Amino acid sequence: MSKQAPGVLSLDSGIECCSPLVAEPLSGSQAGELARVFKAMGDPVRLRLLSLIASHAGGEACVCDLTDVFDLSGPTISHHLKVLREAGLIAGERRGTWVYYRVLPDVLGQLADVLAPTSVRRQSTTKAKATQ
Amino acid sequence: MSKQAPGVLSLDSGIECCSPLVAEPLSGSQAGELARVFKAMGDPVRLRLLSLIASHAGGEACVCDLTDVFDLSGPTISHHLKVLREAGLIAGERRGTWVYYRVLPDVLGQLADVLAPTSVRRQSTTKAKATQ
DNA sequence: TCCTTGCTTCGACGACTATCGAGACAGAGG
DNA sequence: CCTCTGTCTCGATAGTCGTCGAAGCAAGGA
Repeated sequence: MSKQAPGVLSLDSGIECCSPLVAEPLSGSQAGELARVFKAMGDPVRLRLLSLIASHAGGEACVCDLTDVFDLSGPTISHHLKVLREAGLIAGERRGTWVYYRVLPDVLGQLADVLAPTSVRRQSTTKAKATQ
Repeated sequence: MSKQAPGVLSLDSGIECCSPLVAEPLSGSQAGELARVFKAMGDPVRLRLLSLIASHAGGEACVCDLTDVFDLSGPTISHHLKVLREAGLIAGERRGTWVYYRVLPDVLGQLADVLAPTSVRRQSTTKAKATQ
């Protein structure tokens, strides 16, 4: 149960495409929304979970695969998955005996755009090719 | 004092340009480095501070400007600035009576690239509007 | 020199978090 | 029906975090 809200990130609250951090001061609510997501990613275990899920073949991973990677109890992994779920980063679906998690589409891209809009990033990251 | 290390983020540990979260599982140390930065950004006050500094005219802001924005004590603002500093996101410099903070260059861009490499981002963001 | 202002450090306190073991729930298979 | 396996929830505990007031430094001006 809980809130596997659609687009939890903030699409609703106006962050989406045009509010890069560096262009203008974040509003209180924007900061609150974003902070919730970054806080969820502010743990090594959760970051690895996210990466494991995102990079897994087929775009989704079974909890059983994830548990083996860490020296942590099942409940702990389950807890971290719940945090990622409630932050709107992943979604889980039960199929038969196993539960599969996948990364929600676009969320990471939108976060990246808030940190540094695409155009800006192209020059600062790859300052050699002045495309675009 | 402290560790205003050069390139704290992780340039050293191999994250920099070619390890997007979604391409392959993060190593333990990569996750640790990244988590430190995301954890620093996982607080609304710190995100707004970061945004205020980044978007301020001249690329830097005096602490006195930042303090007025929040209903928080001076020591608390100072504490948050210290967290951002130790995460390698900002740097402070005293000039006369005032201390000015600025966002370290490229850090946000590199973070963005870890979340979603530039090329991928262009398409996923474009169709974000169609989703939901 | 002393005083004032700006910022940081220190010490403390309440709130939150990561982790665990025990137990509950959901399917699959006998 | 029962049992086994995979996952989640609950309750407890140790540790971390955000916040404050008090005190300390640093710089500029009487």
